[in-house]
Amino acid sequence: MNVTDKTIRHVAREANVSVTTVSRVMNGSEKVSPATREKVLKAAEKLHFTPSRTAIALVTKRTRTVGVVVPYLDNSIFSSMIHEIEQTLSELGYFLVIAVSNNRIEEETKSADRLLAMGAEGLILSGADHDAALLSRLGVRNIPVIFTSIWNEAAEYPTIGYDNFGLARIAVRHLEKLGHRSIAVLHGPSDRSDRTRERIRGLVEGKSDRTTLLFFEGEVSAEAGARGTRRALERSPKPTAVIGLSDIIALGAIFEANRQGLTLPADLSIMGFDNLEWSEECCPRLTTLELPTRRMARAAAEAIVAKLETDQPIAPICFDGSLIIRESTAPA
Amino acid sequence: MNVTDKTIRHVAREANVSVTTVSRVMNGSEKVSPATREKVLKAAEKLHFTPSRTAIALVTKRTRTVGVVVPYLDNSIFSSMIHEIEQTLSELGYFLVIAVSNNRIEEETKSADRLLAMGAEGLILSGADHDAALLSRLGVRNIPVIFTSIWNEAAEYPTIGYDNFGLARIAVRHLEKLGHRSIAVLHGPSDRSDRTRERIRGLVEGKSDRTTLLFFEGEVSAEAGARGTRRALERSPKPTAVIGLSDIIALGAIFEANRQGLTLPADLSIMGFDNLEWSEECCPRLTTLELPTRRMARAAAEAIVAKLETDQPIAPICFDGSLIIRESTAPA
DNA sequence: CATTTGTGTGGAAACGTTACCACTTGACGG
DNA sequence: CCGTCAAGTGGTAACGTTTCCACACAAATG
Repeated sequence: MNVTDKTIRHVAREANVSVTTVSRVMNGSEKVSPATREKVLKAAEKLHFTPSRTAIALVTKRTRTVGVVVPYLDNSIFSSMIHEIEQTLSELGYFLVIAVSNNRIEEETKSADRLLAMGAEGLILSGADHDAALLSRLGVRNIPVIFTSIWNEAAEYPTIGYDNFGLARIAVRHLEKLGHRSIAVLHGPSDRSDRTRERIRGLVEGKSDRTTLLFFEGEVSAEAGARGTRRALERSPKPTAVIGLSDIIALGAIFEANRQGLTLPADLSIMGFDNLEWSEECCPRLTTLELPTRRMARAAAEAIVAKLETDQPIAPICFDGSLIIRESTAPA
Repeated sequence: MNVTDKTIRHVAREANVSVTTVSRVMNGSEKVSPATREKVLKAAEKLHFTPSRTAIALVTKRTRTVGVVVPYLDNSIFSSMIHEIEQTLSELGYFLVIAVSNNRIEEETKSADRLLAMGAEGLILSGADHDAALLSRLGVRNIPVIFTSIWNEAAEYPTIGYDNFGLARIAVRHLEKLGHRSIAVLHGPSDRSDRTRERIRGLVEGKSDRTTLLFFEGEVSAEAGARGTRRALERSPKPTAVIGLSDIIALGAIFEANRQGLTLPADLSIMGFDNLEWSEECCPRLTTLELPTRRMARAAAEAIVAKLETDQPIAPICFDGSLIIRESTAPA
């Protein structure tokens, strides 16, 4: 990689052994006498030898790299997911390459191909909804894939995630128990995200017949949350509760409610989804659904490495999330 | 990389030409007759041939990969910076690998080494404050490095960023012009971030003698912002303004002020730093300093590629930020 | 004592490209 | 008609590892 870089051959000469032997001690493997091992280690040290990952990759046909593509990076649980994956991978001696898709199928496809081109041996994707051509390409190349942030046993690839449907149902029931019968739902682009669709389905199927849901679609941003809230409050009768299918959307709702002079949660209950870092600090503190992001991330990373190392099949896992009741929801 | 992967040799045989010729057409370079080119392209297509990046890297000693390590990913301008760098790099035919340091020198050092191990040929770091051993390692290996998010002509490596000092001075003067004389400053760990130190210095040196600054240090989070605000409001006389050296800190301040029943901005002016996506949507809309993140990111990516390609020296650049006055600041 | 079994070591062929050099054409100018 | 040149093409040695195979030698076995 560099002018000053030494190769295994330099080390071999320095230690007066064969390249084979150097290779052996560098890999800690095989039978090498302690004396020889010591000699080699000393020589390597002296020459500042670093094995060429490129050469290793070429001959072993292994890059020890996994790719993950997430819909967003900012204001989302995905950044903590990435962090956990990176940590796990690193512990296992693997590398991580990432890309963001902005929740767009075409961008995701492009990103995934890019990650593959970078040498990713396995892919962790979000949701189960992907470009068919991409999936078939992954299939023929026999690339291990895991779908995360979702739970769907019928998906083309194993899912390691959580039950968006069930969680959303918990959310709507919480609101119903408080007496809310007219609820505004603020969500991101549903056609681009099966996670969102699942949540919406959970809301719809989880609610009782007496409850009315009003849907407002926008981006996953505070701005969209504010706008959705504005539109919701123009309706009559006004909804008594708002649920943002992302905390950042809920935050926008809080901003807008504040701006309209409402008293929270008395005038309007607001719920989020994600339990982001600031959610607890919010005013009012945000009632939300905690997602098992870290556990999920770790499990996914471990599973894909296991698949890569020993080719053992990836077992789908569904982690539990939980309702966190705080101050932003109150009786209707 | 895969069982089904074809090599350049397969293509050569299929097209009935030499590997050299295939190589030439794959690189679009050199003289190849249109007929031959066509033949080769067709063969490559037919065999689903993808050149092995690993092999190319081995022989060319080029990975076309640059690494960037950022202090944080979430709630920060860094995620948009990453996004812009990735885009630029991608346009230039380069790859990006990233790591996050949590603003810790040791973690940054580990991350940087990891990125190097992954094959990064150049590094983009945040701030100018880094582990001396790392820097010397980069020096001997002759790795191009750019420091971003800061402006410091005296730094060991070229800086492409903005003037934290000057921007902070603008901030404090804005508050002074509104009549604020007692200002609470909420900031992240200053010993771990020269960007923060620069901002603090800008505040201190920019203020007039009649103004008092109260400093509260914490993490870069809403929670820390809230706590700092709480402590600040216990002082007497109470500060009439709060400036968070990150928008997320300012957000925490807003939450806490709301919680204490203050009317914003009448009872307390609040300023941020970053102009994150939700800052405009905030209630009250947040007065903050907009940072030239995207321009900076693009410039850094372009500069490091130029350095890698043609070895032309990296010219330091200082981009302008700007004060965005919104509703969260008012006369004292 | 002859044979087998380990144990430690080295030689050299891959891995999939690029890049240097050499070669074959046919065209062109003198 | 010969020499020169350019365009197009191919042969092959790298690049830095791993891994298969072979081998030397000592210890254990019959």
